[in-house]
Amino acid sequence: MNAPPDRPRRATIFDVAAAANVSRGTVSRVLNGEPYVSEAAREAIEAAIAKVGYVRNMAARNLATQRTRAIGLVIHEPHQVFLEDPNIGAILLGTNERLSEEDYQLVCLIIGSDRDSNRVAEYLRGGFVDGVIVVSARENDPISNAVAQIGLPTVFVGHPSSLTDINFVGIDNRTAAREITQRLLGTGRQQVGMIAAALDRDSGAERLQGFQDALGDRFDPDLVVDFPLYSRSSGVLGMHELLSRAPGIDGVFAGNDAIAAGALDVLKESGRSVPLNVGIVGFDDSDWAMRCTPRLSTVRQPADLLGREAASSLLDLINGVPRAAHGTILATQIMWRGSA
Amino acid sequence: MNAPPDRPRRATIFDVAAAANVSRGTVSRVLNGEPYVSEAAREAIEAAIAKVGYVRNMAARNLATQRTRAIGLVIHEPHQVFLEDPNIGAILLGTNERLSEEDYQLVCLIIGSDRDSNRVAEYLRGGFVDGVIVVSARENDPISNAVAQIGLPTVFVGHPSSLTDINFVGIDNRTAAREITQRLLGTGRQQVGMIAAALDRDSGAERLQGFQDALGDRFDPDLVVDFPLYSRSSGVLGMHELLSRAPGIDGVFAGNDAIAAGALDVLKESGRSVPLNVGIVGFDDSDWAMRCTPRLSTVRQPADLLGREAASSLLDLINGVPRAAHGTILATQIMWRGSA
DNA sequence: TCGTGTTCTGGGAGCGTTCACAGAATAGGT
DNA sequence: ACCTATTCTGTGAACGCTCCCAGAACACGA
Repeated sequence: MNAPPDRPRRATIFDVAAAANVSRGTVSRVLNGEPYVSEAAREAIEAAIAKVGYVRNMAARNLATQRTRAIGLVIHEPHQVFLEDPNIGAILLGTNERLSEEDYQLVCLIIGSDRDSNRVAEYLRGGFVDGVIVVSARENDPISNAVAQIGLPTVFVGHPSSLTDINFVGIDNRTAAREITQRLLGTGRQQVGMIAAALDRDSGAERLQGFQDALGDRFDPDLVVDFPLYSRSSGVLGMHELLSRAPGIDGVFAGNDAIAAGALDVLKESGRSVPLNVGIVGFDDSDWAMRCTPRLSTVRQPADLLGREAASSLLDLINGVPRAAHGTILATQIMWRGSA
Repeated sequence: MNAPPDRPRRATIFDVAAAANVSRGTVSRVLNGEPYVSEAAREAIEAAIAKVGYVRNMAARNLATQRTRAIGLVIHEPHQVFLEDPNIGAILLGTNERLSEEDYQLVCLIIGSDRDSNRVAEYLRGGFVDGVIVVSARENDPISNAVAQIGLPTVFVGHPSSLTDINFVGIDNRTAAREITQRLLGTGRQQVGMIAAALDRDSGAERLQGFQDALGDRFDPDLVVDFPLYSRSSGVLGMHELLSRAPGIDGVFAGNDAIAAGALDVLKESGRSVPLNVGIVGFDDSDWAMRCTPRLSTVRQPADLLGREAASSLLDLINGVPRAAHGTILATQIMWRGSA
């Protein structure tokens, strides 16, 4: 009885060198596309690689070079929202696309629990990646702080205000919120409220500020409710609450489109017409916006570009390319549709 | 002028050993929780670790141990669907949760282009992970074939029929599709069609088969349309097409909920009432289902469990734990609601 | 006191690369 | 013919860890 033939030892650079009758050094040079290799040697080595079925062992390479050509993308989201938030997906794809162009591998690290949080920090410290992108960080988020301390090149998508002197890309939530609220006011609404969410994140807090900016003296804290999550159910609960506080409300700024969708349903159920009796605007321009009746007026946020830009910044950071600013703000766009 | 103080050399196991006045061997034993270390040594080492700020270099560890305690999750989805498909997210979270329990790190690898495909294959070959989970593979998908050839322990979520002798977890799409179609027929529908999608995937093809099984003799190929993507717009286009082919159609089985939602909107626009004039059923029990009016009858697929189960199988595979079957089928559940 | 386990420790060898340096071969100019 | 650049090649020394073996230290009973 034989022992099971333990996975056969993988070919190493030595095997290639032997098969091609050259030294490891030369093989390494070919592998890395360096100059100063004769045509004959190159061909022999390429043939040998194919023959012995060689593939680089990355762990060894990483150890020797001290870099991995991989980037970590840390996503910290509670279950529910991860599934609902279209921005995360778009950011992810944008990042992946940009990194792909430079032949960097994107590695997504999902944090669902505190345990994950520690393991991810460990992973990042462990030298598996050359840099990190952190999305949707909360204020005083342990992982953000950990990441900031690891000393790896890091870019945040969004700007947790508890961290200073970091690299980030984002949008100007405050200005965008102010503008769309002003526009809503421009339709002649008299009593305008907000269903805010995620005030522990920069996006949440800034949108509320923008709302307040737009209202100025007319701002009434009683017409603001807030919830932890950007979710449809926050919209449902929030709208009920607002209606009970102010039955005559005729304008609502929702923290995002999912919230707006929930609020919209409640308004309809209550017999109010949108946009006739109540105007409502959202944020994100996610697919919720087009799925509602009437379609949602909202702020379009260039999520895929955020991802691309984050990747570009990070690559510059890693390669020591100097950058003027360490923060990048991308433009948003108001999508004015039928809901207000 | 000094050169910029190149990131200071990280502490190694040697530094710890020196600081604690022991040898590397002993430090390594403490690091790995091995027995045969005196209490005094352990304490000294732990203090030294804290003092010099040591963290393990994983690349070195991987090289020495030939394992990484990381698992790759390969997601191959066209842009749009990645964002819409809730199953992917749920599978991802389920997998992450299970791996987290065993202190394995999940690494998501997104494939958007052929270039990505090659890079990911390279990454997997490079020894970055101990095993792979492949989701939503297409038939004759290059990445699936590549993965199958790499020789890494692999589990597929879903079962591409072009690959034999693989490990997989999945649901019985065919039976589930047959059952929900039968139920739809049970409401007395006379002319039932299907908007199929993704026939190049096991899920797509099997759902169509199940539909056909249910109809038996009454199956009419003219009442089936198919699209490449599981998306709302497939539903819109498909429903238009079906209506033009058979204005009297009174039942529709949609390949998934997003399709059903699109179809539903078209039916309503055309002045038909659901479920009065036309009954419609979907698949997946995604959040689309509850968002529609009326709510969608659909098949609930335990996506998070699929993820967990895939992770468990893979861990067993890696650890050489024998398994009875190499395929696992999880149960689905019909969610009967108002749409039929 | 001596043996005989048992617990603990140190250090050599190896994992598969890259890097730097030295030396060989070749080419090109006097 | 010789000298000098230039191109090419081989090799030892890292990189930071684990594994394993040999041996030291200790405990305990005869």
